[in-house]
Amino acid sequence: MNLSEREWTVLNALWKTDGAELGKLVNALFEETKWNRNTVLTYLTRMEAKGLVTIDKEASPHIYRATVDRESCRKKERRSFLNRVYKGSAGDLIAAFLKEEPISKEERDQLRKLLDDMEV
Amino acid sequence: MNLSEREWTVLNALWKTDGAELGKLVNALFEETKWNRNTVLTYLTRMEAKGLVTIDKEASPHIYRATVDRESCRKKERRSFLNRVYKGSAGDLIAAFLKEEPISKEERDQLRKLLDDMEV
DNA sequence: AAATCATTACTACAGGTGTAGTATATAAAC
DNA sequence: GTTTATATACTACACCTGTAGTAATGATTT
Repeated sequence: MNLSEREWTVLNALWKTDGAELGKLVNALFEETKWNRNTVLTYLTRMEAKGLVTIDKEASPHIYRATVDRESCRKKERRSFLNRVYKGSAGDLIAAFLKEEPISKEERDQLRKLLDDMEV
Repeated sequence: MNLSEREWTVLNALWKTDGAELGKLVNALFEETKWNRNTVLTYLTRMEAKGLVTIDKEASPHIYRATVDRESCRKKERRSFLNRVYKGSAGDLIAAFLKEEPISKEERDQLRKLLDDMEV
């Protein structure tokens, strides 16, 4: 039930649109992935079977839409990552990202604010 | 090349030891996973084929060891997670974990310190 | 030594995933 | 209206993963 890497890629493309036809998706994805159009189609139909995508078959060409929203997918993935890789230790996880990823001044301030709001 | 969920579980067990024999591993894992001993053995031999584990076959019973270290596995996983799920936006990623996971006072102070050290 | 238990090697098998090819229907462009 | 490009459906196939079962070998217990 975890999304695969490719499913994430497809969903990321779908979330940018509010429903798109195959050609659009194939183009949008080609840059990043070089996927064959049939590959995209296979992903879409398999993802429909899993309930991740709806296909509006009234329309022609069909319109493909994500049925899952990004934040809830992210949430699942966060949980799974946190437990698998950090055995639940969010502090370590966050520290690792902080040390390694460049964070802008604004973001730092934001994060500090989040931390401060947790006091009390 | 990404570690599967089960591979993480096996590695987590191996990292606690400095080489262990099958029985030990099976016991250590049983609590959490209920895996059959042959299942564990299959994982170990497959992981050897992938270069994740070495099997000392001189010893009897054989001794199984992780050949990859935890921090570098974590690092790969961080990268993959960051790009797949947050498209590289570490600020958003960190904010999400901060909002959602309980962080102790000490950890908060630590994180604040990390942020402060990034100024300048 | 016979019975028992652990270890190892080897085999099995279904379901998922990545990646298209083929065939066919349709729509667009000349 | 015939070539041409799209779209859709269906098929294929190898490799990976989860999960053992079986068979052979070795160690241990009685």
